Amino acid sequence: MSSSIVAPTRPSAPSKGQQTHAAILDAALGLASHMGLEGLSIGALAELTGMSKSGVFAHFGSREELQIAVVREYHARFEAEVFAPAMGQPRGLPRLRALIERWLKRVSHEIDSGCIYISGAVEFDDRPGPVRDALAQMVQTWRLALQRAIEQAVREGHLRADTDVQQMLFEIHGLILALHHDARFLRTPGAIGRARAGFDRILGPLP
Amino acid sequence: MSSSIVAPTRPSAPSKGQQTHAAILDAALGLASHMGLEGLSIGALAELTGMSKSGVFAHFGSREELQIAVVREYHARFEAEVFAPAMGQPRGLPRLRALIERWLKRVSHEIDSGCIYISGAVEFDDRPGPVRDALAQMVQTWRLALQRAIEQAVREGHLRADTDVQQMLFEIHGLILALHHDARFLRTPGAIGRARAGFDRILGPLP
DNA sequence: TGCAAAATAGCACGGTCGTTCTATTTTTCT
DNA sequence: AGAAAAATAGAACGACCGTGCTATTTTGCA
Repeated sequence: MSSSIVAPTRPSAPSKGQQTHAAILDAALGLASHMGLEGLSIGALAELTGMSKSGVFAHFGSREELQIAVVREYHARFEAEVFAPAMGQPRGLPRLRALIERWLKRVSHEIDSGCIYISGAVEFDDRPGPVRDALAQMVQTWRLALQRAIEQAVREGHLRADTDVQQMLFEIHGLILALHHDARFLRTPGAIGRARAGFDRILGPLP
Repeated sequence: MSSSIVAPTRPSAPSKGQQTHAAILDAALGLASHMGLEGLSIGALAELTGMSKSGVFAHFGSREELQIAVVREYHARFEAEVFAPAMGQPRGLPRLRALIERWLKRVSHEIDSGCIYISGAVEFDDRPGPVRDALAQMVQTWRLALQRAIEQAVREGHLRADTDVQQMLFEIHGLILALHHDARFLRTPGAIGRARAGFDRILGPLP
């Protein structure tokens, strides 16, 4: 038997390096939410965390790797706050609605912090490279999760059998983008309600 | 009688200054479409136009004023290419459809040039100042034009009398944003078709 | 407790940025 | 054609950027 039996899964206390790594990443997420991934700067991050530029720099091999780390961290939080809890709901419409509702809440709660998926898509839409690739992969992952939820709802008979899944996905995504735009840029008050009304129109009348 | 009788409205030939001003602005629009308004740089613009940095700079009092000039120029072109031609259509659904179709064409034609209204909204959504103000004003102007077209369609009996105009506006805008996202960031081929299908669902079945 | 290793600081480099100031060239008008 | 005015160039500035190098401090472990 291997020695891992004693503490097989328990993660040892985070070392000092891991701690500051996490702290920097946290600050970077906040910064990127406001300034965008391109607005990330090692200097600003150093000032935010109270360390030296080279101290910050050493934790990520380059600015680009920092950006990728931010994308991944954002994805992890998104999964934990939006995807994971909704999986507790029964397959079909309930789960789909839960996914959308949590997504909506997050985007609208981000009124003063910004969704990195959305701002990143605009920043990197014609800037090839690893950051764009990471971003696109995370977006596709989330998209696939939504797609599966829609397909299950069809299979469960909660949505019409002839539902065009990709079309529904497209329209749902549009509502989220419109919500983000109106709430964050135009500061329109009723945007959340508009998005919810749109979802009801897409998913069909309320039960 | 005033001396203006001789040449009252005929614009005199553009001076050298006006010419280069226009040339710089044109290059700036192209640059901003790819790099965003924040990606605009005097140096890059100087290289593009083959002049010196200070030569470019002198035409706009500051980088900020250059950005505002770009926003205004984009607005002017948008009006000329999308709004103006659609006004030739009869009031109601035909005009509304023409507005949307031209908007759609422009955004999808911008697959490799980017819509400044959309990228600008993301870049300046929490960056107060005159650029954001100019941007917001242009967007609102366009929005109002669309709103009026919808209202006329209701008045003409082409849309249901109980149509929620703001809601329809919100959903139409969402489709455009989704189109921009999918076509430009994800490079999904069928995005235009998805947007069109969405519009048909919103505006009602085809005649 | 002491020693190796990891983490962080400090400094300097080359580069780009927007902007200013002063020449010089080019245009425009009489 | 010549003079006034406009347009452009050139060089320099201070600021910030990412990054590499070398100390120094801090941590973790035997």
